[in-house]
Amino acid sequence: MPRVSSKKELVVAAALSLFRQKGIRATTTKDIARRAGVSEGTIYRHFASKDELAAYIFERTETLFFRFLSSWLPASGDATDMLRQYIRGFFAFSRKHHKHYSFIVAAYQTELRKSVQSRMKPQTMLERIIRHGQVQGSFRLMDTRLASAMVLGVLIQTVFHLKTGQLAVNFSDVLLETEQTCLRILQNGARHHPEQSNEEADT
Amino acid sequence: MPRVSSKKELVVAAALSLFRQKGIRATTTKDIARRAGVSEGTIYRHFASKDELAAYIFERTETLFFRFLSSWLPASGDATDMLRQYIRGFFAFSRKHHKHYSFIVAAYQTELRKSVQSRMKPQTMLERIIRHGQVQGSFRLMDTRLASAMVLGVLIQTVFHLKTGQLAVNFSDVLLETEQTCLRILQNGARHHPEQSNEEADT
Amino acid sequence: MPRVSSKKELVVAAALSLFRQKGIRATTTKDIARRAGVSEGTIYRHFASKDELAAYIFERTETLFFRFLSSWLPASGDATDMLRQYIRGFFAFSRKHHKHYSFIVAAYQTELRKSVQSRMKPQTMLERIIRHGQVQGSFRLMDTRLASAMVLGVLIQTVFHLKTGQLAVNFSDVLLETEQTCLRILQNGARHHPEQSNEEADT
Amino acid sequence: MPRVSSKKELVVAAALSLFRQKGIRATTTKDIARRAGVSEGTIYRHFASKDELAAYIFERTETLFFRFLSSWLPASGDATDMLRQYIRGFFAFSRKHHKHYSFIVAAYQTELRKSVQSRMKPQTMLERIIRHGQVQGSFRLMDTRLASAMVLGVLIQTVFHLKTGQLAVNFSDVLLETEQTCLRILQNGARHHPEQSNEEADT
DNA sequence: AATGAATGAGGTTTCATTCAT
DNA sequence: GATGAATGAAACCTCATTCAT
Repeated sequence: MPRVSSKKELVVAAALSLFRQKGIRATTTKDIARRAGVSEGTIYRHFASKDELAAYIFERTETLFFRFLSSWLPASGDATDMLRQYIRGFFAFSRKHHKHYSFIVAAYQTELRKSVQSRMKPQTMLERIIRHGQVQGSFRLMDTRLASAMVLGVLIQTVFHLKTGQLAVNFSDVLLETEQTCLRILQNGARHHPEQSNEEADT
Repeated sequence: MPRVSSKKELVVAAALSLFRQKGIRATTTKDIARRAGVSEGTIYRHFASKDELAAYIFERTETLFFRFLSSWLPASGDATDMLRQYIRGFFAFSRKHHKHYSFIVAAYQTELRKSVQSRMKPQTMLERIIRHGQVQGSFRLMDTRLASAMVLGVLIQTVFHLKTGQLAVNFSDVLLETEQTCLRILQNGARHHPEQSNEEADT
Repeated sequence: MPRVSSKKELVVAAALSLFRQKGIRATTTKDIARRAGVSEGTIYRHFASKDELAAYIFERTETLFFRFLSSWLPASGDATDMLRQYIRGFFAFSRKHHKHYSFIVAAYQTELRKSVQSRMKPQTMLERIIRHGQVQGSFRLMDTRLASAMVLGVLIQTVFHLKTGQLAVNFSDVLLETEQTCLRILQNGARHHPEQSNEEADT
Repeated sequence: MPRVSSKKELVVAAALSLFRQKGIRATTTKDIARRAGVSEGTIYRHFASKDELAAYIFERTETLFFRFLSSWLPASGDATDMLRQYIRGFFAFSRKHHKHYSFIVAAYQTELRKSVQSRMKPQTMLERIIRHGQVQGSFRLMDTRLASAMVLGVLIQTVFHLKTGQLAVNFSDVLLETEQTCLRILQNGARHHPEQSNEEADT
C-alpha cells in the first residue's frame, strides 16, 4: 500500500490562501509548493495544471458555500424569512470561512469569470428565493437576475467594508441594517413617486 | 489634454482595451505594442514599467469618470436630485465610455486594489452626496462609507447585467428601477413590515 | 526463457510496443506502467533504469532475430541458397514479429546506435554469408561490410515500403524481386552495358 | 534601426550540429543557446518552439540538398547518366555538407518521419530519374517507389560506412562500386538463374 | 514483490525590460 | 524619439527515480 498521507489537501489549503491574497495569476506554483511544504511536482500529481487547481478550489468552495447557506435556510416557505436567513448565512460564511469567502468573491469577479461555468450557485439560490417571494406577493415584480445581482452587490460590498475594518459600527448592527436594506430593495411598497419621495425626504 | 506624443496615446488606448479584456497581468507588453502599432521599446519611453502604465491609465480614467459625473450633478443642493443625477451620470458613463468604465471597475475590484492609493474618487463623490443628504435629513443616518459602498454595489451589478445582456428590460426602465432601489436604500421611512423585522432583530 | 515474474514480461511487452511507436526517449515510464498495468515502481524492481530496460529489450530482440534467421538457413553451404534463405527469413521475421522487427530497426538506426555495442548480429550473419560466397566464388569480391550494409539497406527499405502499404505489388513478387536485386548486387557477371561499366570498374 | 546582427543563424547552426549529434529530443534548448552563444530567450524570438526550429532546419536542409543534387544533374536526358550524376552528387553532398547530410538522414529516418510532410525531395528526384529510365527502356520495369527506396537504402548505408571509417577501400573506388551496384539494381538483364529461384520459392 | 505518492532536477517557454542602432 | 532583437530570470510543467507502506 502506498503512502496515504496525500499532500493534496496541503496543496489545496496553500493555494486557497495564496490565490485569495495575491490572485491566481500572481501566485506561482513555487509559492504554493513552498507554502504547502511539498515539492512542485507534487502539485502536478494531483492536478493537471495550476488552472485546474484553481477551478477545483473554486468548485469546492462554491459547493461548501452552497451547503452552508442551505443549512441556514428555514424549512418554512416564507420568502422574507428565507431572505433574512440567506443574509445571515452569507455573513456567517464570510466570518467562519474567511479564506473561502474572500477567494470565491475575488475569483468570481475576476479571474474565473469565464472559465468556470457553474454560475456561482449561491446566486442561483438567491434567485430562487426572490422568485418565490414574487410568487407569494411579498416581493415586487422585477427582473429576477437583476434583483439578485443587486442584493449580492449590497452583501459583497458590505462584507468587504466589514472586513477591511473601515466601519465604525458593530457586526449585528450592520447585519440588521443590511437585512433592512435588502428588504427595501425587494419589497413592494409605493416608494418613490416623486412627490412622495420628496415628502419622505423631508421626514 | 495636449498630445505630448501621438505614440503615447496609441499605447494608452491599446493598453486600456487589453487590460479590460484580459486583465493587467494577462496582458503582455508585446500585446500592447502590437495593438498600438508601436514597438515594445516605445512603451518604455513613456512609462517606466507596465505597472506604471496601468496606474497611469487608472488615474486618468478615474479623473475622467470623476469629471464626467461632476458635469451631471446639479448645481442645486438637493441630495435626492444629486443622487439621481449621480446615478444617471454613472449609467451614461458606462455607455459612453464603455472601455474606461469596464477597465476601472475591473481594476478596482482586483488588480489595482492595493497599488493605487487614490480611493476611487467617484465613491468619494458619492459619499459626499450621501453625507449631504443625511445633513439635510433626506437620507437616514448610517455609516456613510457603508452606504456608498452599497449603492455602488447595486450600480455596478446592474450595469454588469445590462452589459452582458442578460436583462430582458430596457435601459430607461432599469435606470428608473435603479434610482428607486438606491433611494430605498438611503431614504428614511418605515419600510418593510416593521413588526417582523424588529422581532427578528432581537433574535 | 523461464518467466521470472509475470510482471516483468508485461513490462517488456508494453515497453517494446511503446518504444517502437514513439521512440525510447518519447516513451515515459508512466506510459509503460499504464500500458503494462503495473505500477511505475515495478519497472524498477526488474530493471535498474529505463535505459537498461531498452538495452535489455534490444538484446533480447536481436537474439530472437538471430535465432529466427538461423532457423531459416539451409544446412548446405551454397552461399546463394543461404542468401535467399536469409532474405526469406528476414521478410518472415518482419511479418511474424512485427513489433520486434520495427523496434530493432528503429532502435538500431537511432537511439541505441551508440549505447549498444553488440553489432546487430543479423548483420554479422549476413557478412558471414557474403564472405562465404566470395570464397566459393559465387559472389564478387568487395568490402564485406559494405556489401552487407548495402543488402541490409535494400531489405530494410523494401520492408518499410511493404509495411506502409505504398507498394502496389504483392508480397511474393516483392520477395522475388528483392532476391534478384540482392543477387545482382553481390554476384559476378558482366551486367549493364559491359563496355562502359567494365572500363570504369577497372579504373 | 534595430540590431541587424540577427543571431538566428547562430541558433540554426548550433541546433543543426547538436540535433545531428544527439538527436532532436536529446538536445536541450539550453544546449543550443550555450553552443550558439546566445540566451535561451533568443531561440524563441526566431522560432515558436524547439520543434519548429527542427522543422525549419529540416526544410532548409532538404532544399539545400535538392538544389545541390540538381546542380549535378546533366542537362542531357540519358537516364543512366542522370543516375550516375545523382549518385555522385549524393556522395559529394555527404562530404561537402557533412552536418546537413547526417542531420537530414537521421531526421528523416526517425524523429521527423511524421511531422514533416514534404516527402524528402531528393527521393522524389530519384523517382523521376528512374521513371525516365523506364520510359527510355534502359531501366527495367518495377515499382518506382520501391526502386528509389532500394537505391537510397544502398546510398545511405554506403555513406554511413564510409563516414564511420569502417571501410578499407578509398572514396573513388566505393563511388564506382556504388554506381555499378545501383545500375545492377535498376537495369534490365536476365540475371540470377531463374529456374532455381522458382524452385526455391516453393520451399 | 508491488505500489504509487513524492521528489527535484531539469526541460520548454514566457515576458518585462534593456540597449545598440 | 523609435525600434525590435536580445536578455535572463522566472514561470509552468515533465519525468526518471526513490521509498514508505
